[in-house]
Amino acid sequence: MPEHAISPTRREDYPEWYQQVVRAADLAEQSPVRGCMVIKPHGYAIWERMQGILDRAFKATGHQNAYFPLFIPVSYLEQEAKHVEGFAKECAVVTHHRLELAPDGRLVPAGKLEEPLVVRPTSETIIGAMYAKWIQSWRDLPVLINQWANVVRWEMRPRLFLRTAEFLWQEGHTAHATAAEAVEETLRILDIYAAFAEEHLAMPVVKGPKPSAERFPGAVDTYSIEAMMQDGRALQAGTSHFLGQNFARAQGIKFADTTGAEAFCWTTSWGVSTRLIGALVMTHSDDDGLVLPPRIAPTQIVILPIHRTPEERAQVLAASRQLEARLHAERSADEQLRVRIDTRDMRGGDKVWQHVKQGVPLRVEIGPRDLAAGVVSVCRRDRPPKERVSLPLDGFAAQAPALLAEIQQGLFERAAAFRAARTVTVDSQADLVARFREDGAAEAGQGGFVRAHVADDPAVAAVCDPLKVTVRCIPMDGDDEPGRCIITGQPVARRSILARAY
RNA sequence: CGGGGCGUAGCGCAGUCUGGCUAGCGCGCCUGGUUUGGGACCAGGAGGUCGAGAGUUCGAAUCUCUCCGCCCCGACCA
Repeated sequence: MPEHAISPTRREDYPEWYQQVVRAADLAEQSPVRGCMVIKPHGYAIWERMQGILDRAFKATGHQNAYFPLFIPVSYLEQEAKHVEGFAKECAVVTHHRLELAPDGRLVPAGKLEEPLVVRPTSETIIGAMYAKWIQSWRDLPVLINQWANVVRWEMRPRLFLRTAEFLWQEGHTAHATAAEAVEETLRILDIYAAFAEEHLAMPVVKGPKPSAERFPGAVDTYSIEAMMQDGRALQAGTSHFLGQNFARAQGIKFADTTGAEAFCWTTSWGVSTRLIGALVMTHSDDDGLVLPPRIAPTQIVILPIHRTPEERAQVLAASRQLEARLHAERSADEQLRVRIDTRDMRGGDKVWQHVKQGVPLRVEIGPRDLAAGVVSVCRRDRPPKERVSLPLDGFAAQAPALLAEIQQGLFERAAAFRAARTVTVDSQADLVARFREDGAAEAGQGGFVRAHVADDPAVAAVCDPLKVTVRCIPMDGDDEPGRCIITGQPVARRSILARAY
């Protein structure tokens, strides 16, 4: 038997390891259409967990869900100059609406559309057009709407979950009477994203505004949460944009204020996508497959009955069901425990490894010997796969929430320690260059996050581009030590995070 | 879109340079048996238009051309 369930290991070939984990965990696979993916039940179950948690957070802050169309008239996209520039080249365009059977048996597009339709790459334009109709008075504000949808961006280099032509996401779009209120909304959502990443995904993130070059097309300010993957690269895990009045002006989103004067709204937009699943994989998984933090895991505890004879089977299954019922009565992080008994008729070893590869946080084995001793055998996914401890059956259910919480906490701490070990503060251009010169991203101590004073200036990109490094964001919760840009010498208020990114 | 690598059974591969029996191997799958606290063993079996198309040839997985897809690196991005 190989030493690990996943081959190659992270160290041997990180990108290939990622793909193998996705496959071994049965999360998704390639579709016949280039760049698209089939999200399989286990992958989709994780997405549903994410949806449920975020949706509650959005509703709790006054947002409502709605749905806007997939197709956007090309003319809508033309309204905001920078937005056009940013998205035009990656749009999928529908030009026909009918297929006809040709003599050779092929179906050919027939009815040409008057105006081509863009498959939404994001919905600012179509939603803005509706807001322009809906909003008339200050009494109509704020408008706080979210939609769960799919979007299409015709990417050149797709990668399962991380960058696909079609992906699922939520996009929030809000309109406000004042700039301050819109900025507050932008930051409120950023906080929701950061809390979600850290508390549920056990994924430490850095949050902060992006430099102008990294801004969303048409935004005044873009804020992001940035996570570090196990190869030291950064991954943007969520964004929240303060759009100022740019879209409002372009689309005529106006209202009469309390004095009766006409004013443009201040708008925001924000989103997270199925990319978070990729982030989850690359944050916690190991050379045996996926590792899921308990709070996001669709199944937190799997009970594995072990038996040979029909009598043993009956006995063990009864005990399993009883344990399941007791576990269901327990709560962890304000939710009922998610437990499954795996009674499938297959070899025990195969079954165990399947759950290892799928990242189930706790495996509980119950066999005749356990029953006789009044214990269960418990394996934790954050420990080596063969490590097992016997715990008294009686107290186990009551103990389970604490065990899950401990795993959750441990995963967060491990990720935070990893990030800390690969984050360095740098105070000269030479040190920055030295840090990224070698392409040793997988090597310990290389790559990672660099904290440095840099100005929002094209000269910075000139130095970073050859290193394949970008300024990820300017952390908001770090220290506010002012300094001078290590490249241009301009004074800057605090350090930024620089890294190679996905 | 540029550079590199690769497409042979569900997965991983050999065979391709040097064209020639019925296209192989490991894992997986199905059946039967022996097993059973661990990704087992024995026996039997199913499964492939060798990425697609065209060409050269008596004969193509193998040679030529075109196309498609995947992966890595670059430009672009959530």
